[in-house]
Amino acid sequence: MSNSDNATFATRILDWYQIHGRKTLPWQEDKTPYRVWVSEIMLQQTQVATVIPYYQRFMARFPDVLALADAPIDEVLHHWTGLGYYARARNLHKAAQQIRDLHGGLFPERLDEVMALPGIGRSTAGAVLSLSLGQPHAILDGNVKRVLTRWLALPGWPGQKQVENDLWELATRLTPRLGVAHYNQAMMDMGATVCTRSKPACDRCPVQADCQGLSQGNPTAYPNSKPKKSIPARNGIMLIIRHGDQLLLEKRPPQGIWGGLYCFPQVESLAEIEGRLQGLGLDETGYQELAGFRHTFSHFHLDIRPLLIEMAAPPPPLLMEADSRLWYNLRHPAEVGLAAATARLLAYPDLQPQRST
DNA sequence: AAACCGGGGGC
DNA sequence: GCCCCAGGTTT
Repeated sequence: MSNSDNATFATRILDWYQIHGRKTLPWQEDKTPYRVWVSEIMLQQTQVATVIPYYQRFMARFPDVLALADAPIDEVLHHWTGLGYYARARNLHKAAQQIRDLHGGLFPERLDEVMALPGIGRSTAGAVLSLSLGQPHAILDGNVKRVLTRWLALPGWPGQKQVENDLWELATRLTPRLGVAHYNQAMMDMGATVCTRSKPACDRCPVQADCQGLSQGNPTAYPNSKPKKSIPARNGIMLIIRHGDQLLLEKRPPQGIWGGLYCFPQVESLAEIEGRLQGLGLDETGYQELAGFRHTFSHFHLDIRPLLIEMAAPPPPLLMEADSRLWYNLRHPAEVGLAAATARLLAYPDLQPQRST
């Protein structure tokens, strides 16, 4: 009976590691928690080949956790230049200082203590302690998630709480207590070199014999992709305040949507209208609802309800003393930036200038 | 341009 | 505690 048919999952992974796993990367020599930690943080964001020279320079300058903790942050960032994600370098530095100040300069060796350090979550903590010290913790990075979801054809996508919980439980159950360092390294290597995102080499996979994703015919369906971000919808009531040919526009604050562009005064609910008009120095009057439409941003829909409010009396003369407001004259349009939705409303037939005479 | 990704952080 | 995003790169 062939080994690949009914040996345990871990056994097959470990056998594969003996032949195909990487064993001579810089952070695989002298495997201290500190050295493994730095490598894991770098590898979260960058491929192995790119990381190697950065890692070697970093280790030459900051050979241990105290050297890192005592270094100026600017120098740490300098050694990170080109890797990007500088928040991770800052967390690395901050964590080193916590180790210096709270752990006597010795890298903590309990999972909860390691997870308490900035920039280290459950997976990274498990990787550091298993790879460097052989502690039997599971890991669950993107590579492991891909291998496991394909092997069992697990529905759902990482990010769903239930899926995350199931994957952690599965990873924990499959992780062997003996040989955990090689097993975890092998799972990451598998994901990086065999069970890849778009072109998995299933013919070279040690668990192909009982891979559910493969037997279903398309392992790349796993992990299921997150459905097109069903973006939320918000409501926006646009107050089209008209006096003759003039319409009141407001300049939006510089940050946020439509930053610095001119828009109609906007409220979220009908109840806010009266207060808003008073804030503008106008009296409440009736309104006429115009046809609404949906305007879509990258991260939400805005369902727009335009309300036409006619000012019978002339507006207070210096309503626009705040330079953030302006009476937009339809016959002599000001040259200002208009949000797309504003421009669309300005083109409504109901709002076109009345023929004089 | 869209997916990706462990962890941070906002709510 | 849950959900969403930041931050660059890969596909």
